[in-house]
Parts: sequence; structure tokens; C-alpha cells
Amino acid sequence: MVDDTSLNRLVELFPRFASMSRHELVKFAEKSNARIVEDAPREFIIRKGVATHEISCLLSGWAYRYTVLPDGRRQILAFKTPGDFVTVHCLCQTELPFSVQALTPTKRLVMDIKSIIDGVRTIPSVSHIFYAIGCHDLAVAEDALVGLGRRDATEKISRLVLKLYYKQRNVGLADDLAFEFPLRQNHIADATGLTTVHVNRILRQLRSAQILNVEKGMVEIRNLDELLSLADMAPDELDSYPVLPRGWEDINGIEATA
Amino acid sequence: MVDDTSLNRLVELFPRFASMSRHELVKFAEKSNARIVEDAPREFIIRKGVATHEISCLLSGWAYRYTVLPDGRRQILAFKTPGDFVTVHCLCQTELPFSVQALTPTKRLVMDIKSIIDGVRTIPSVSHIFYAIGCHDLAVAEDALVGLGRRDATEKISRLVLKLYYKQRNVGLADDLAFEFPLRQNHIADATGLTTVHVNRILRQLRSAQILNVEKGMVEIRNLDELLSLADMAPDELDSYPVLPRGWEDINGIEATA
DNA sequence: CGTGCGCTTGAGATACTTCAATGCTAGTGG
DNA sequence: CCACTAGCATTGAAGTATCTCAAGCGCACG
Repeated sequence: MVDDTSLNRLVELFPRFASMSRHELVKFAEKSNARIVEDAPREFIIRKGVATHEISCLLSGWAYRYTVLPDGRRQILAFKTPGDFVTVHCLCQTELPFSVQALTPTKRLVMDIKSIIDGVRTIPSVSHIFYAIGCHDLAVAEDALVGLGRRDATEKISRLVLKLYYKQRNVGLADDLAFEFPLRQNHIADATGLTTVHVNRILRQLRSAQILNVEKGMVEIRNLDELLSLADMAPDELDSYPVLPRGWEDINGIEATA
Repeated sequence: MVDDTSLNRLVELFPRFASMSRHELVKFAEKSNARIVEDAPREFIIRKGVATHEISCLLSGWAYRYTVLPDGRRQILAFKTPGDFVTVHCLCQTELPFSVQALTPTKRLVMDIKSIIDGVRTIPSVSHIFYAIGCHDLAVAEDALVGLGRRDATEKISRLVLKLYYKQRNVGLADDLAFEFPLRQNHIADATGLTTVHVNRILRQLRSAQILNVEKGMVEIRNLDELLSLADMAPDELDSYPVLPRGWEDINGIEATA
């Protein structure tokens, strides 16, 4: 069973859940056996090829999703921060083609997949929420695709930092231009498709140019305009990077409280 | 209005639709104003930033989805072949961050988004189908992510060809190891994040090594084992590349005909 | 018969990698 | 409290995969 404050936190982090009535939400949480789980850094949340029967929403901390090729090359697919669902694929596939590991200590709201699927069938707002999350993750993945295919190292790294900055800011975890940033240089490398050595050199450059400091688990953006320009990003591009996709109501004419 | 053979074709290409009763399917098609649309090569199916109110399933021909950066760099996100839904994002966003263009003459089954969304709310099988499509597209995008981030040119190109081969084979459009392949070298380049010049050199290599012929709108795989090995693929990896994701029924215990 | 698009090829440039070594810091065990 | 280790950041030098620029060629099309 899950306490009341965690449900509040869920709604707060994940505004779309506000579309469910309090009653619906509680009923939903009970039915899906919602519970809080904590993980230590490096702990596996999902292990590649091992069947999963849960879906979880990150309440605090950082995690990352990745695959490693037979010869050891690793690609990080996504970083997960508070408000993110760790995986939506898992509603379709029990055995997933990637692993997820905690980067910092994390706290998750975990639910049974089976009841989510029931929910998708019976509670309209649940169906909306998970469909929207799936579309959002797809959009994020495809944005990353463009980055990996067609951007150089400086662009890739600047974009990664900026996206994580806005992501954190959206959930109130980055007030000014400095914020907690638990990635090591090898995480940045594996997310951008570069080498740690090269990441290091680019970061040094950015540091000595007084643009960006990535050190000791913190990021400090010292020249936002310059960084945005290096990242080939419009200042408003990231405001359109919402915690959840917008526009759903616009299309289908359903009021948020339906 | 849509003719009966097109509905049959839809079910045939897209087996998941078999989970709807014939009656449901016809009702659904009527309600969503289903209709056949044909496009000539190079014609836009979706234009970046322009609102769309339709969703469509490709019945014949090829199309591709891509974005271009302000300075002209282009990244192809996906190739669409018969049986694919052109976009699922469009249920969430009216204005999409990419364009879709026909590569060959195409024929599509086009439906109104609004009624699909109604369908998702009211017809359980519709909800399943679209959720599953979304998850499938996400899985494909993330597979591509690994490729772009961590594979070299030969691997990238071999994998692209092999995936398209299996994709076509799955819908009965590639019987033996030769099949129609309308991509130009610049499409391959923009999908793999390489230059056309480099793609050309790799293709020549593969050709002179008697492994793969890409010429005049056709692909001929002359040494499948070798190509699989260059692509770092297990022979069964592609059988697990279904037209639609599997495992849905396994998880939720819903019979296909529910 | 030109014109354009796609394929091909060469030569030189460069962004990124590989290999290898060094130092720093935190944690661990004695 | 010190020695030892492991993980991470840093840096240099050399190598290479891929790109850029540039030119020529063939074929389809009007």
C-alpha cells in the first residue's frame, strides 16, 4: 500500500495524473498494488532479458537505461529523473532489450503491469496517460537519433546538458543555472556516442571558455546564451520539452477533468 | 468510404487488426471516415510543423520520415513499408517535428484522428493496437539509436539493409534474397548518419567482396551469412523483428479475440 | 541534344579514437 | 594513521574512420 503523500508527489511530478479524480487515483493505486521501492546507486532496476512484471515511476534520484553490445560497446538510451516512467515498453514486452540502473539512490512508485493493462481497458484517463507517455518517449528517442546521427561532439554534449537542465528545472530541481548532475564523463560519452577521452577534452574547452562547468557531481552553466548557441537550440526549444506531451486535449476535445 | 478488399489487406498486413471482429472493424472504419489515398514519389504525406488531423497505414509502396536541421543536415528517422502506420505520435501532437515523404508511389488507408481517439476510449482492441504500435516504434527507434551511437559504417549499412529485407519479407514482399529497394545512396547516408561518398565506398567494397549488391532500385544479398556477421546480427535476431510487437497477450491474459 | 540527378573516384583535411601514462580522491583493510 | 586499491579525470602522441572538395561519368528525361 502506498501512502498519501506519495500519491500527492505523483500528481505533482506528473501533472497528467491530475486528470484522474482523487477517488480514481486511489482506487487505481490500490488495485495495481502500488508501493514504494528504494534502490542504491548501481543497483539494477531492470535487467536485460529478465522478465519484468512491474512498471515504475521515478519519485526521486536518477537512473539510466542502456544496452551493451556483445563486444562491450555501450549506448545509453535515456536518463530518467523524477517524474519519468522508467519504461513504458514493458507493457508490451516482458523481456526487455536493455537494462536500467540507478545512478544515485532512487525512490520509485512501483505498480503491477497486469492492473495497468486492466486500467488501460477500463479507465479512460489511464489509457490516455500511458499512451501519451509512450508518444513522449518516442519523440525524445527520435530527437536523440538526430543528435547522434548528425551533430558533432560539442553540439551533442551541450544539448545533453541543456536537456537535463530543463528536465530538472521542470520538476523544480534546478532553480538557477547550477544543479546536481550525477553523470560521470563515461556516462556522457556513452549517451553521446563518443569516447570519455574526447568528452573530457570538450568539457575542458567549455570550462576554459567560461561557458560550462561540469565537476564533482554538479553542473554550472556560466553562459547560457553561448551554450544554447553551441547546442544549436532556440531558447524556447526547451520550454517545449515538457514533462509530458501537450496537445492531447486540443485534439480530442476531452476536458482535463473528464 | 473504404472498400472491402482494403480492409482485408489491412488485416493481412497488420495481423493485430484480426483481434477486432469483422463487425467492429467495419464500424471502426466507417466511423473514422477511412479512405484510400495515393501519393506520387516525393509527395509530402506529413509536413513538418503543419497540423495533421489524420493517421494513416501504408498499404503499398515506401515512404520515409525525417527531420532537417536549420543548416541543412538531414536525418532519416524511419522507412515505412506496407503494414506500417506512418506516425503514431500524431495522436498526441497535431504539429509534428518531422516530415514524411513518399519514396515510391504509395497507397494509404487514411483515418481521422478524432475518431481513433474515441476508439481508443471505447473499443478495447483499438486501444491495444495503437498502444502496441507506439511501443513497437519506440523499440525500433532505440535500436537505431544504438546503431548510430556505437556502430561503424559497415555495420550500420549492413544492418539497415538486413532490417529492411526482413521487414519486406515479413509482409511477403521479399521471397528470395533479392528484393525491390528504392533507396538512393543519399537516403542510406541520411539514415545512417554518414556521407553519400562514404556510403558509396562501403557499398563498392561489399559488392566486390560478393556480399551485397545494391543497384538500380534492387538489393541482392549474395552472401547472407557474411552479411549477418558484418552486421553483428544473429540469424534469428530479425525473426524477432516483427511487424508488430509480440507478448502483449502473454502479459495481460487477454485472448486475441476478446 | 542538353540538362540534371545519382554514382564513382581521388586527394587532402579533420574530428574523433586508441593507447598509454599520470595524478587525484575516496574508500578499505591492517 | 598509513598503505593500498579502485575509479575517475587529465593529457600527449599517434592512428584512422570518415568527411570535404572536386571532378568525371552514365543514364533518363524533356
